[in-house]
Amino acid sequence: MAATIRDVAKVAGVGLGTVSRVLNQSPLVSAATRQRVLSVIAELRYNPSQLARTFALGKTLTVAALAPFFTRPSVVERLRGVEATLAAAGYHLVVFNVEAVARRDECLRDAARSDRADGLLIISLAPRPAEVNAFREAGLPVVLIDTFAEGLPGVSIDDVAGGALATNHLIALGHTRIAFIGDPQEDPLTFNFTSSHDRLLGYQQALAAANLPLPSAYQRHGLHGRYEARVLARELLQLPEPPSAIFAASDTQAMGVLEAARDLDIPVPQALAVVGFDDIDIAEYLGLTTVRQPLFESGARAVELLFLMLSGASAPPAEQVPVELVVRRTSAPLG
Amino acid sequence: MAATIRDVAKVAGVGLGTVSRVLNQSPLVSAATRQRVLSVIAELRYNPSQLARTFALGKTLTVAALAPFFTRPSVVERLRGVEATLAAAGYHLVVFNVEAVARRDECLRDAARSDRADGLLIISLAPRPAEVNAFREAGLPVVLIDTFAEGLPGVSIDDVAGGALATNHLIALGHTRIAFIGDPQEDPLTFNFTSSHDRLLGYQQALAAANLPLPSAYQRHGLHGRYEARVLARELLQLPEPPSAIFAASDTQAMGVLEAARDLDIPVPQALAVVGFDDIDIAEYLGLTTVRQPLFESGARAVELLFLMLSGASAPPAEQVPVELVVRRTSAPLG
DNA sequence: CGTTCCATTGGAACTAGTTCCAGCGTAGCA
DNA sequence: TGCTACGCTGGAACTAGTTCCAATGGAACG
Repeated sequence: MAATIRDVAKVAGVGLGTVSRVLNQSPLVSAATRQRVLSVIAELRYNPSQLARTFALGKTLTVAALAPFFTRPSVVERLRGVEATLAAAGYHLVVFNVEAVARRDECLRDAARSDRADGLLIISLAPRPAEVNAFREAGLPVVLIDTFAEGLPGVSIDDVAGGALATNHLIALGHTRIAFIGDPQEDPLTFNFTSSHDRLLGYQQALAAANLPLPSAYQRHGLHGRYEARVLARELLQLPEPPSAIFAASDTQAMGVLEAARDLDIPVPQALAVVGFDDIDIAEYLGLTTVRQPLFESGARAVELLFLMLSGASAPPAEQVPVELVVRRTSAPLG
Repeated sequence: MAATIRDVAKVAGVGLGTVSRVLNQSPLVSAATRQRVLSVIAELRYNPSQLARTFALGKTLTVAALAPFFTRPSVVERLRGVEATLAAAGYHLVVFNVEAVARRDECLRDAARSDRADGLLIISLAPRPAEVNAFREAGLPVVLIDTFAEGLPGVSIDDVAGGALATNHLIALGHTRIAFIGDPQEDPLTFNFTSSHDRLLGYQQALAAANLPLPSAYQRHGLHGRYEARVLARELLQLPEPPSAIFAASDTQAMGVLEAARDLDIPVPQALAVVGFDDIDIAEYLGLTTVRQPLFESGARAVELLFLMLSGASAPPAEQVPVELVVRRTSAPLG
């Protein structure tokens, strides 16, 4: 059996509290006593039970993060920011990968109920009002990343502006037939609050502002994935009057568009301009023009906000981080 | 203040043990009592403290996973397998992203000391004998993924055979000048046990078996990354007698090779064949010929082994999962 | 020498569950 | 009717820390 704090106290001939004080660097211990206790600790190879400690403290030093499809490069990069910031503060990160609606609901419910984490980060998933309420009642601090919910702090970008940024870039290049490919408009997993939706809005606003037509046939929606986007892009490119540019709501989907262009022997950017969103790692490799958002930083910042709440501050307001157009080889003036 | 099990017992007019029995589905409670307790639980909105439960049980229902650079697609895919299997069993996954030697050592030490996880998974990092010992002494079950260590169970592949598989494919296509690009031979992070090393071995064996020369200039090592591989590949391709084929120890590195070929206007596969390793998601997109290993399954299987150990079984032997050559568009008969 | 004060110390109480043993009541049986 | 057996129940003890209050002892000071 492993030694306990009581064993240490007995062997060192001191009280429980004294050992605890030594362990917690309390100044209320004389140097001599501290030395004696430390040597007994070494002698007994004592190491304090984290389990008991978290129990007594009522804190887990753990933060949970909920993400849909954590294999998506953008999500992974956000999680990296989260993990790095948590680790620096001695916190643990437990991750939940949500790939089905049932698990989404279950995870959110359990998170509110259980006390296995001191705080919760939710990535790209919007909690319902009832769920927000459950968090409040449970006193569980929550910070959102890449979504919104009434009354919850979060870190996100201005997706509307981002969508407009991409679209205006294409307009400035002389394109007039600009299509959009994004996530499904009705998604039970994300409760319909997708960044894709707002990016579509920005796209529509930019086109309207430029007095360009907005044919509904140019707006396609499909599951967030390369393959689905490839199918949608092929449909677009085989239209009687195909678009000369496609704005995809994510780099992953833009990759599908590039595949479709390859399938149909359509040269990019000569005959088709493609713009993505996120600037994931691979975008640079592919020479993809895209809208960059600070993924790592969004995770890091969200953790900072969470720490603020853990230290007793009331919920800070939702924050936005800036986006930026990165022009590469998949967009060029209309030839 | 949240209700405790004692509050429930008092209000329901039963004993502590009875409430606990109801919570744990013990059959030793009469239906009437169970009903009463359940209704009081609902009435008080009682939910049991996981913290206290964990403490009393001495189990955390949590597994820790250590991975170097968890942004690497292959690691993410393994983690997805890990998470899915853990979640199905009601376990939590806490991840540690190791990107520096200091953190590697710290994480391994802490993992052995702390009781914040019931088991540990180590991905692509070989623990030193002293560390293996610390795990044994701490009674912490450990399962390795993609590495080996004396006395620890693990899930891996036959990297030597995989390396030979890739190389023999190139030899069969008629190539005789075949180069290799892999991870550094001395890597403090992985304690020199890299899969890259064994893949190099397979490469060397295959070439030797075919009586082909093995110029050391054809074997290059650099940090695991696209950019580093691109630089190395460029060096190779600018050699007086450049290779006609390059085997990269990972798909990520193979991507760097493809970039280098593009930089130098060398057509793939006509003038240069490229073979990668892992078959990460993007490999198919790029048409990369590669050696596929079951990444998701390796994570899932490792968790199964860990559960076996948690249920009291002694450490099972290390296992190997099969690899398979996937021929795509980056390799062709020498023209 | 008595008093005050402060640094240091000891340990009971607390955190919220689980476990296990003793006890109780009733049913079954002789 | 008495005895046994068994289903159900109550609650003390336990998990291993932290916290806080009271106590102790010695120094400083009048």
